[in-house]
Amino acid sequence: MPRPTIEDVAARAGVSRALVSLVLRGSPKVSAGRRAAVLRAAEELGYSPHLMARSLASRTSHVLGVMVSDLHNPFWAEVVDGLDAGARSAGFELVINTGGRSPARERQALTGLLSFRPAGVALLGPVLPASAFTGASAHTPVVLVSRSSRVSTVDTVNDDGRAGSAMAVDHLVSLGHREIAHIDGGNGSQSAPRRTGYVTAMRRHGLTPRVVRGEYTEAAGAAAVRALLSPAPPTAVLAANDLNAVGAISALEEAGLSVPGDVSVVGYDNTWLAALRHVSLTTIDQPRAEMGRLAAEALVHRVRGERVTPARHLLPPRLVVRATTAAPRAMSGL
Amino acid sequence: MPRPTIEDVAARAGVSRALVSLVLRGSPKVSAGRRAAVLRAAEELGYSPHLMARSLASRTSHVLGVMVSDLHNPFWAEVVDGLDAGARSAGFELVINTGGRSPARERQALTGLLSFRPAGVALLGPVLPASAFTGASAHTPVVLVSRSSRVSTVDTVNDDGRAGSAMAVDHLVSLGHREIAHIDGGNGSQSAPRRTGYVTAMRRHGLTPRVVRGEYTEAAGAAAVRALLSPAPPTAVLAANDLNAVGAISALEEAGLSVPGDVSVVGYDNTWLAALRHVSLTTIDQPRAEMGRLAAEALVHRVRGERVTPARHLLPPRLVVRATTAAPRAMSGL
DNA sequence: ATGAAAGCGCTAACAA
DNA sequence: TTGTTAGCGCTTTCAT
Repeated sequence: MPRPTIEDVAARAGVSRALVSLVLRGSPKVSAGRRAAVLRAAEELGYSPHLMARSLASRTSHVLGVMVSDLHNPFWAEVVDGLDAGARSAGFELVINTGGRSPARERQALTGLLSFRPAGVALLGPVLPASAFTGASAHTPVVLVSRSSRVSTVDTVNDDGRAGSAMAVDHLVSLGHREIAHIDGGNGSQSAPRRTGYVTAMRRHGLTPRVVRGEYTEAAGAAAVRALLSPAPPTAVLAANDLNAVGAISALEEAGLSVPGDVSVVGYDNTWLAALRHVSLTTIDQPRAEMGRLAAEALVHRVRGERVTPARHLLPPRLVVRATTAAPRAMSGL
Repeated sequence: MPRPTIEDVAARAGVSRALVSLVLRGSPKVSAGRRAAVLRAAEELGYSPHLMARSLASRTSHVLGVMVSDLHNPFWAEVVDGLDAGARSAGFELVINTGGRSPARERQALTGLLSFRPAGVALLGPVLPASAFTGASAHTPVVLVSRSSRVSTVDTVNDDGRAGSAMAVDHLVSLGHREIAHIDGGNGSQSAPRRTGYVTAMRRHGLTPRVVRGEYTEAAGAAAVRALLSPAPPTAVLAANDLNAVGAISALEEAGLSVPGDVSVVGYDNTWLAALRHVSLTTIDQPRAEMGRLAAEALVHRVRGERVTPARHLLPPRLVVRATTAAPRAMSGL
């Protein structure tokens, strides 16, 4: 048994399709009697409008497509919260897709999203090549979160990764560390600026950078630490993100090194994982909900044609000191 | 500039709309020459079909709607992985929505999903009243994950929560515990069977159940522990889920109690959070990916009309012993 | 205030 | 093998 259509409602209420349409969209130019009849008929039939037929006919859409690169990383859940709030308050609805941190899968996800002809698309931490979304941005507003772009039809929302890494380095240096290693995010989104920020800050302090390639996962954090163990472990590690940091901590402890006693560890993101009292990770906070909200806003502005120049949000990160950083052993013994 | 339509492609390739449609859907009854021309035109225009116009015309859908109750709980990300794999291999695509653990929001999410007229809908850990989805299930196949239902038009995929809780209790009892408390999941999905399993197992061992109301969050775990501290803390706690367990552990440690030295803690779900070496939580494993796969399969079977009887998957949970459980202090002193 | 008619992008008979 | 025609469920002029 197919779902009831507007035609069914019209028939039951004894009016025309057009009238039902008006009532459903709250037009004031409908008599109270007819309005009541239509609403009752709709109610009785359990009618709910076919959103896509509607947007096909009206040539408009109130759907924002969201591609999440990695549903497992709590960071994105928190960004989605902000996006959801922003979209909702502007009368838009979210449709989410996931990319599994693979360019090919992300491409599919984006195509899938676009096939709904959404009003706009947000790509959260995409790793796909820029060409994949610049084309789309000609027809549909696109906003990138945690990834930069110079394409003028694409908006971006990022934290200042260079500044964030520098804050972490400065914090560690001020504690007395001089051997500070960095596990990077490989070809993950935003890993380049964070790496640059780290290297620059190290040089500024007259220290030698030591970067080991990683990924935004726990396993990569653990693997990277094993690589760092020889010839001699650093006294501090700036991880790619919180997840990565937790993996690094585990591997350090497995190797018989205590955190922060022997090695200090700093994460990045400040997700709930870092805040777990049991983890208490010193980390760099990104304003996650705010980033989501700004992404929604950027899209909505483009949709409404209120802006044609690219939005380039670069938000200031913030150091959050918790329990995984301390003065190096040699220093504390002084 | 609007996106190109099938009409644009047809014009550019010098053929009719219908022919383009045939080519795009891989019909064999098209000459090689025309096919090439059409594909080239589509390529040049960057054309991608309007999925909703397609499903409107064909009266079919290859979209599965997914309502995730809580995007922050890693459990669901792992279920979605399975769902995605299952859907993909059957030629379906996922559209995800989130409910924020609130009945009202979930209702909106479900309505939003249904307005796309998906082939089927999966509700992951819904807390909304059954009436909200029984109506929908008359028109659209519905599968519930981590929530039971007796409605014959609704399929369900659950782990055996009673058995899972019993396993946890048995494990703790075998270690020598007698004062075992349970933090429940409040009105969260599946909290009832887990609680029943706990109470039944406790009675079977001649022990007195002690249940404190909770929720599937870290904060609730911490709050529940504070309530458990007086008059005297138990020697073991079965938490509502992994997230909850981690909160409980933090609160215990804050109160000066060590885990598992003073108090043993068992989680539920076996998400990556529990597996983090830094957490090493003893927990009850649910086959998350498998549950997602089964949910997708249930939907696909209904869509294809291959089954009209309700699917009732009840999967066996499994005890995973890690580092948060040990014999109680009094025993180990013997 | 209400209805008739056209059309959104596409598929599915049916013709040719 | 290809084109023509009639919708799918809805909105939107344009009349009335």
